[in-house]
Amino acid sequence: MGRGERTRRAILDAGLDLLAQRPIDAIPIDAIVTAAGVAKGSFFNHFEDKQVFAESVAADIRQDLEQRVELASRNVTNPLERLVGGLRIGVQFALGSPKRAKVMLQGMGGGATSQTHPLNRGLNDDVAACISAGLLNAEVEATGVMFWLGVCQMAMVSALSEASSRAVVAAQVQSLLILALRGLGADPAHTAHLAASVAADLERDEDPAT
Amino acid sequence: MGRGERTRRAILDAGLDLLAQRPIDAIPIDAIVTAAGVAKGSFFNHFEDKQVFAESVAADIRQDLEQRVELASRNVTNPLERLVGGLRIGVQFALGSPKRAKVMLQGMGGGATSQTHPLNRGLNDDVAACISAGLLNAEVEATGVMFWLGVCQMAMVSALSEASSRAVVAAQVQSLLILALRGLGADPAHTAHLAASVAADLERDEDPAT
DNA sequence: TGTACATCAGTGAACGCGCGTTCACTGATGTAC
DNA sequence: TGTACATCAGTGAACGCGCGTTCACTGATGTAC
Repeated sequence: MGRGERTRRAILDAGLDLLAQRPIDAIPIDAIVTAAGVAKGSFFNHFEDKQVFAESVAADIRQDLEQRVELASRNVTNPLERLVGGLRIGVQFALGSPKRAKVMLQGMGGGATSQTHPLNRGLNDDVAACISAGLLNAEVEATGVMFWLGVCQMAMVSALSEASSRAVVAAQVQSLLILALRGLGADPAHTAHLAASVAADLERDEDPAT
Repeated sequence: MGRGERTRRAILDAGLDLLAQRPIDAIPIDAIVTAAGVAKGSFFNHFEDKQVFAESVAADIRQDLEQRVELASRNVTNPLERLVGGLRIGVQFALGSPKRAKVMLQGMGGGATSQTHPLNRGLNDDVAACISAGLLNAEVEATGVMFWLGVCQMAMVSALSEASSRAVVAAQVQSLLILALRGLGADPAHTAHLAASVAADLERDEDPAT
């Protein structure tokens, strides 16, 4: 990592810390560069303006999460397991990088239904594949993607709520998964197994893909 | 409505319009008072500062929604119908006052799990009542409230997504309700009936309480 | 390996304007008699 | 109903500072020979 890249990272990281606490418009650039330990001018060497900076932080987070999801679902072929695996990654992301998760969720502001988003793209495919494979009830076609996205968001929010041990989060996610998969019409035995295995992964903080 | 009250309302309403588009920190007070058609000084006659103003707008919206929910569920005793009625009110709120709904959802920023909130208070009671009455599966106790809150949010977000006719929203909410209630373990026949009746109410934009 | 030069990133003082907040004044509304 | 006075809300010019953005300069890194 060269000098420029290092400075850029320091500014992005400092911005992340602050963005986890308050919105971009409430953060002076002075606060960012002070936290990053660089001169004010450096900020404008790397980012055209404040707005571009905020988008860069968001893009950085998205890229991080997408990479994790891609890596984890690379060798999973069962589409229902891919869906559930995506949710697990989201929760692990929230547990392991709470600031990033917080900024991402804030940025979605109530509803992230951007169909163009690569994450949602895969989601669409997986839900469709679940239906063709008979893993989910066909009637979920219309709202299934939105519903699942909302469930993932709920899971991440509950993982971010302070004063929750890893075990509590695992248990909450497990029962949330049972509710959600039952709602989608998945096989009860398969559902119970998937939910339990996700909960176990979360408690161990182990990524089964590695 | 006296002179003072009228001015206050004009400022609140103008602020609402602008808050539906961008966050409070990105809105100059000049923009608010210009839109409201009052002098800048009047702003500070009614609100201590900008921060207090933003909270007043939020409180105003909350109060509005709470009142609607209270009114609609006043004569409904079946707790499951109370829950579903609350969701319907939320969607009608989003359809009828999209700006207010948008600002409210933005303000919740990813997760509104404030247990102290009066709306959530009633939710807690209703879910518990559903379980005692055997209307919902007992295992939902842990996550049922969070889940239902998330479902309400999804329904409102989908109602706010532009380029959706009232009929499309009604259909989406209907299938969302079926997913959600099945997940919670409600009786399938009762579920189908409730979902269909909510969809019908939404298409007619009729509040059955009136 | 050493020297000279070019390029690229870092620095922080300086600028200036946008915007939150104040305040002395004006006009409207309400009350007493 | 009319007049005098008190109170309360509205007004907008003025203030001043916080903060985004610029820029001339410095120091570091990379390259040519």
